[in-house]
Amino acid sequence: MSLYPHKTIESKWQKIWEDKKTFHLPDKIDEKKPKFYALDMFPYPSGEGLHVGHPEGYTASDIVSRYKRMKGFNVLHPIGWDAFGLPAEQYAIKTGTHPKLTTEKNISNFRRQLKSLGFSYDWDREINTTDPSYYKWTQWIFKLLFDRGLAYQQESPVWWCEELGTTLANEEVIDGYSEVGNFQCTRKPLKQWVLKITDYAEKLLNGLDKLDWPESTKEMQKNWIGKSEGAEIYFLTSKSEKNTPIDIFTTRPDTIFGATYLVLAPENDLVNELTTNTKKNEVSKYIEQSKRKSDLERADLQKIKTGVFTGSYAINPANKKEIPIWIADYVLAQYGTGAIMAVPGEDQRDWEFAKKYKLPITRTVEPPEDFLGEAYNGEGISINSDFLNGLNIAESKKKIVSWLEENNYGKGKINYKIRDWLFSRQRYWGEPFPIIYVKDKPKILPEKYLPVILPNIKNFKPSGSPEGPLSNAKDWINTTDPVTKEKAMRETNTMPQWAGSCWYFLRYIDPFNKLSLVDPKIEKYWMPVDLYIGGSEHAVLHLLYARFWHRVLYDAKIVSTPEPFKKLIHQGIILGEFEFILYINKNDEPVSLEFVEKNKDLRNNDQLINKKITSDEVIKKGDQFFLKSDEEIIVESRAFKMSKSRGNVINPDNIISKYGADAFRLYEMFMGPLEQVKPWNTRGVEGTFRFLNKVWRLFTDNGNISPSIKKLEPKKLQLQQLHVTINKVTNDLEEFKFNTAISSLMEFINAAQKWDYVPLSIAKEFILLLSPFAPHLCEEIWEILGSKITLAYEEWPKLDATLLIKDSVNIAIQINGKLRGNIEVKKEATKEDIIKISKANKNIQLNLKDKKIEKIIYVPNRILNFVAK
RNA sequence: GCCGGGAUGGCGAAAUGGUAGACGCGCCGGACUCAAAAUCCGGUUCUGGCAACAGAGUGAGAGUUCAAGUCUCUCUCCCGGCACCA
Repeated sequence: MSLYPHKTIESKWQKIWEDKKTFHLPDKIDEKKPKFYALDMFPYPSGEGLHVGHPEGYTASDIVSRYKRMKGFNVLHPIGWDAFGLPAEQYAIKTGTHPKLTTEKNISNFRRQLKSLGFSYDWDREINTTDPSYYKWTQWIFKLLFDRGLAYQQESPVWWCEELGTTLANEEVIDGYSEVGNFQCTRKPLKQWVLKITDYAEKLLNGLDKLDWPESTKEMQKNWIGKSEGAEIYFLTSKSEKNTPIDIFTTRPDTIFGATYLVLAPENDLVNELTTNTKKNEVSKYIEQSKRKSDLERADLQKIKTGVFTGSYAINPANKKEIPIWIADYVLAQYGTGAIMAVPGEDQRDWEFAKKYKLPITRTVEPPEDFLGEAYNGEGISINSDFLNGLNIAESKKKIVSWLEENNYGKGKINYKIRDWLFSRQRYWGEPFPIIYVKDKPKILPEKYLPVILPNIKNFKPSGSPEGPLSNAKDWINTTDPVTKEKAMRETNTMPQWAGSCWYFLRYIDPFNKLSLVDPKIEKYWMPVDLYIGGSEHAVLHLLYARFWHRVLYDAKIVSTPEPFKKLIHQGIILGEFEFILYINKNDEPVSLEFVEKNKDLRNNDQLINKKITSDEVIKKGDQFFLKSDEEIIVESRAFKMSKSRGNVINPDNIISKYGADAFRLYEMFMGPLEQVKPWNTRGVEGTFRFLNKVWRLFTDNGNISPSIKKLEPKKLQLQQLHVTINKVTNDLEEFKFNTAISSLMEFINAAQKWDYVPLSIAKEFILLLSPFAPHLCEEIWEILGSKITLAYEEWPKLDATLLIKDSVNIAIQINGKLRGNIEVKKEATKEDIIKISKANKNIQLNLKDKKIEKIIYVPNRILNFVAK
């Protein structure tokens, strides 16, 4: 029996969809119809091409889009390219190829691959962040931010990556190494563009509540914003010349009576003033030391706290006691005021520091009697705290804050962890800023001079300075102020890659608008995005930045919704195939997994070799796999992240050419829940491919309609089977449970295969149900079944709920909750009927022997449980 | 350390508190074939039994319930994130 001709079918329908613009959404749509905006996180077109992870989310959104069209929605389902970015530029540095060329080449490969998967994108809305007609509006939004006072320049220590030749935002640096490329970074004081995302901290935090997003992502954003409520308290210094008060921030103002010393971050501006002459040497030495420590070291050494006494004292405003002022790098300069009041009785860090330097410790909250720890930060009653004594924490806080405010010693304050967003990069391949410098003063260009076009250059090498490669483009840099005609210089930094992706979903709505970013009328119809699918690696960066920009656009009345993405789903990553790994030492002897750590033998530190073995060579005992030939040896069994170095990367092109896009799409959705991390298994694709072949054989015969399809009235059983499937597939699609939807389609085919014929009407409805998942095959069969071209806008099969009710039901009979038998009864059967029938059952009788029935529980259509002793 | 999510056959998984393992992969047996592939039919959680059936079983332990993979508590391990944020 031959396999179905997926290659011919798929290229035929891809061509028809393209030629007929099947999925093109016209500019004028019937706005009375409901809308559905299904958005994918647009890809960065890398040189590697798609990997199997990309199509996972894209297939899901495509299935939903196709389903919604059939449900009568106007569906906006666009795609584009996030094409500015580092890899193309680094490739340019290496080879001299202009990033524009690399980008174009990569895009056409990505486009080819996406088209080969049969996604129903409206290709006429394709956008590209590197296109001047696109980035004109990215610049325009920057201008908006600038005009609203949300973009400013600041000279401050920023992360500088020598290897990449650029600064990076805090969130792009992990433990002192760049997220891209993993290069070491250092802090450098530089003048940079910064966006005031902190002004929006509260709005961004509150906005999360209403979003239908994964809880984990909302939580991550909350933590990132890091709101904490407390107080700012001013401590007057004693024996200091100027007597500038020290501002500290605390979330526990109620513990002020236990503040036995103050600590300033080494970077705090007051350090100099506070250091007494005798302490100058020691202090400057300490500051030098902590400057030299990278953040990585500071984090590594987090348990061992160091510090130095300034020689000065402050007055605790609550008890008027004189307390010493210290400097320590466990206090962060960037958070709060860069200074704290230390309450060692209530804070573990302060406790450790106080112990080390023998500073006094006073408890201000009564710990429970059995408390054995050091600092106590639990609930309790205030002690040693004068007028706060006897109050609980919440009451104490309230009372002390009003006391501080009355006496001008401080005030209630809310602090956020989030810092302003470092927005400039010393790169070439990014959006130029619409900024010129006239007499060294930055000036924003008026709208009519946008876009500022990225000049063509030949030398992409980082200049090693904050100027960036654009500083080589002398003709471009030297310009005149178009308004005053004065001599001017252009900004040589460019925007970070996040810029273009902060608002691209708005441009899809109105991609060719020359007059505005988006026409408000159309924007109002389409926004917000109804379904946004993309990886969880963007949980804070992209998703927070995009929300920030959107919120600013909302405040500026450019867009109609405060939040851009109503529902968000993260597809789980697809790992490589499941592997069994045997570790072997240099004598070629197997080493059991229990002795292995990081490819080394824990017993003698020998380097070990990985050897892939097959499932035939292992045996499972308990929850571990052992070597069959030596059952003492535990074998590692797991799936690894796909990576070039591991050699377990699956290329979708190969899968598609062997099994077709439909089988590929179906498999990716059948693997398991969309959100879940799951290992790839090429055998699984064979399974979905087999299923599609079954469908093909059942419905067609040599490219014609199969003789087993008959224009006859369907039998009741056939209709029931169909409607069970309609019900399941529809419900599952509404809940994005693609895997179980596919199971029920398979169950239908398994049943239909056993029928003596398939009524044409049923065949057609089934094809419609399958079509969002396997669109090419279904279009072909739809045509063969004699219907007009394209089923993309056919009405989704309607459920007849009366057909879900079966004539007879299977009842499980339990005795004390244990299954003892099954009976089949008419659906009208009463509890009494069922009890009678079950009591007649041999096995039930046997199990009820010598027992007294105490209670009978009946769950209609499901279970009868005898409770007996 | 803190936050979030998990743990179910050889594997991916399914299961409104109500028959655990649907569907698929793999494997075993059979049919077709000169043979193989493809296809079709049957079986497949483990243990005992020819079978009927019985016992055990959803990471571990306790609890609630007529009934727990599902609810509650304690613990272990895995994945993701954050981490001196006062």
